[in-house]
Amino acid sequence: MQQTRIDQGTAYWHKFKDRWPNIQALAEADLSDVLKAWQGLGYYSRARNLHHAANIIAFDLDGAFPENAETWRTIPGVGPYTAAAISSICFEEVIPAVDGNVIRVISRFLGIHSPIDRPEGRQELEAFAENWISPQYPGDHNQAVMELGALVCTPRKPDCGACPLNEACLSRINTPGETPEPPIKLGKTTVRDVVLDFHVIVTDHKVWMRQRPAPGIWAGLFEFPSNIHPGERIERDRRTHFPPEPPWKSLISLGALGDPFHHLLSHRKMHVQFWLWKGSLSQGYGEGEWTDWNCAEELALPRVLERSWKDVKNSALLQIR
DNA sequence: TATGCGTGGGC
DNA sequence: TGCCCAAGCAT
Repeated sequence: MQQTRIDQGTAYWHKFKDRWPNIQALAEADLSDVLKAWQGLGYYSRARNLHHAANIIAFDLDGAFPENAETWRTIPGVGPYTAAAISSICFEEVIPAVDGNVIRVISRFLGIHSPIDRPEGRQELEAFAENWISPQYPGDHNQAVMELGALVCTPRKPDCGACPLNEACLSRINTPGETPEPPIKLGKTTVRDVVLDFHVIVTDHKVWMRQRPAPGIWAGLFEFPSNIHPGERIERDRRTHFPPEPPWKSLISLGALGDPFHHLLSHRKMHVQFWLWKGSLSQGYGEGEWTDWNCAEELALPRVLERSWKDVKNSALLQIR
């Protein structure tokens, strides 16, 4: 659930636990099935890392989970926070787990006004966390601070009256009754406009699907062949850019689906448009393969395709006749 | 060190 | 509509 709300991830967690109840089962699963189960949750490298990690633990480590943060850090997808959280909570290692909640709690308590995404602010924060961690109950301490941040010391309008730290909290003292200024972040992610063209290549019964390469957006997920390029305007002559060569047959109007719509990512504003092409079963169209529509629905798809799938399919089947 | 990586909720 | 943020990590 890295960078993901518990509310958003909990249903997925139950689904994973039911389907793959232990590390061996997850290790032996097909990656495509894991990705399909992850569909819609985002940050899909986490699914690949989880599967990879399960294999390392099940086979390389003979099913023995690491028991300290240093070893956990060698597992793919496990960074400083996750290693510290697991090791302190499961094995009572005395190491602070610093997530977004903890950053907010400590930066407010200390009144840190230097940006917490810079070395100075970060160092100040880490130093305090190291001193603060309870040697007796490191796991409980870490969970308590995280819960404090999640339930009381919230990003907006924290409930300072309910906070056990309010007496000494510099941020509360300096800005009573308001949303505290810390944490200060410098690096704001810029949202860039990109144009995303999906090329829906169909025959009477099949559609050409490809798996997206790693690294990059939606790596490992499936899609209609696509182009992503900078900008926000759909150029009139886009069809001359794609496909680059025959054997492309003809372009068919998708009607309303031809109108671009917006799909938002944290760092991109995508202007999405579908293009429908009539293909031939005897031809290939680059990476990918001919797929039955109902089989394609079993593949892991990015949200933008999950949402538009029915409209695209219906329109394609209608137009192709 | 800076950037890429998804999606959804709240305001 | 726009912005912030969420049990961060890899490169």
